Amino acid sequence: MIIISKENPVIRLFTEHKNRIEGDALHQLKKSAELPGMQTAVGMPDLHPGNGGPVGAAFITHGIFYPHLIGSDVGCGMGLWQTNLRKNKVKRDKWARKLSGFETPWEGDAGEWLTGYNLNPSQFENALGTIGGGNHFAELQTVEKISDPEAFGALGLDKKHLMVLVHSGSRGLGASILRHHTDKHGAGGLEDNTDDATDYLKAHDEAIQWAEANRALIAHRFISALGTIGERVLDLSHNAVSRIQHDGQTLWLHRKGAAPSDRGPVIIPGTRGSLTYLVRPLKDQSANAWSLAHGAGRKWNRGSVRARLKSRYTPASLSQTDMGSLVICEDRDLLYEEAPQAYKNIDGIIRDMEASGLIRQVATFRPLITYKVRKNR
DNA sequence: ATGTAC
Repeated sequence: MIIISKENPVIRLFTEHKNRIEGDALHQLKKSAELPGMQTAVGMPDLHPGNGGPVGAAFITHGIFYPHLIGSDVGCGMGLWQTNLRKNKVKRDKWARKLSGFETPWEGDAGEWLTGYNLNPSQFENALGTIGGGNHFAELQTVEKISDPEAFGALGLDKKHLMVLVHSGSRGLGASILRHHTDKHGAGGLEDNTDDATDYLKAHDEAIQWAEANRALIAHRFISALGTIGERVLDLSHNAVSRIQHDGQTLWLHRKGAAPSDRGPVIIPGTRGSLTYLVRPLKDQSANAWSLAHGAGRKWNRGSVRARLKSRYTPASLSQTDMGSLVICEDRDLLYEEAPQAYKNIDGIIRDMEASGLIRQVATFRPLITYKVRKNR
């Protein structure tokens, strides 16, 4: 852990290798830390530049909170399902052909699905059960290695079964919520107990639920397409603001691309061509604002990846990874933007958090099929 | 990251 600033506000970087962190990302972290009411800003080892603030960061404020630090994909997160498919009966290519249509509206009753999550129908039902773009995906995985059998078993996990990991968010709903805020307040915050704060938090909490319902429906569509059933193991949002009590104060904990580490085990995917880690947070999580890295984090910005890789990689070569997995991504631009080479090495991200005393490993998972998108945008 | 506008 590297201390950037000892007080007013506290700024900590949870890496053992500062050169892992881009200068722009650190600058964004420091800039965001200057906002009024800021007490603590922490950067995770996957810290990288973002839109309204850095991604891979958590911020603690008093008396005011900042929607632009959460970003537009309110509720975005990771969900893990255990399926009834067995590791000894993998039919990778046959299964890949069965996976399609996760970018078009679900054939079922989306309004009824939302009711199961205590949500009323909104104007975004057509997007429910769709993965979206960018770094979102749904991925079939096998268990690679178990390092903490007790924690692994306590989640009901079985190494013989295949898993589905879903990374998606609140689609247009979250975007509309941030737009509504920034149209009036820009990058300004919302003070405690104001009407605008109450309205934002109500919409925010609904988007958190909507995103969870969305991941569940994506998993349902994915698992059904493979002709089997599955059970949710865990689901955590890495874009959210929460009210917390700490040292007798009521504070706001903002997470942007930062997984919560106060709700049990956490799933941290690497790239589509690397392992996913299941980890167990260790006891005291206050220094890191009860937050962990949410993935590998970008190394190269989206716009620069194609130029860097086009001479060495064809779209067909990027559709198979070094791990032997398939990537279903029929949007060529996205296939390059999301290439594993554009991301940091997840093993180093995990090692950083172990070295900082934040986590222990529980298990790793190996990708088999990653579904991103079938159609061109 | 998004739906929409360019």
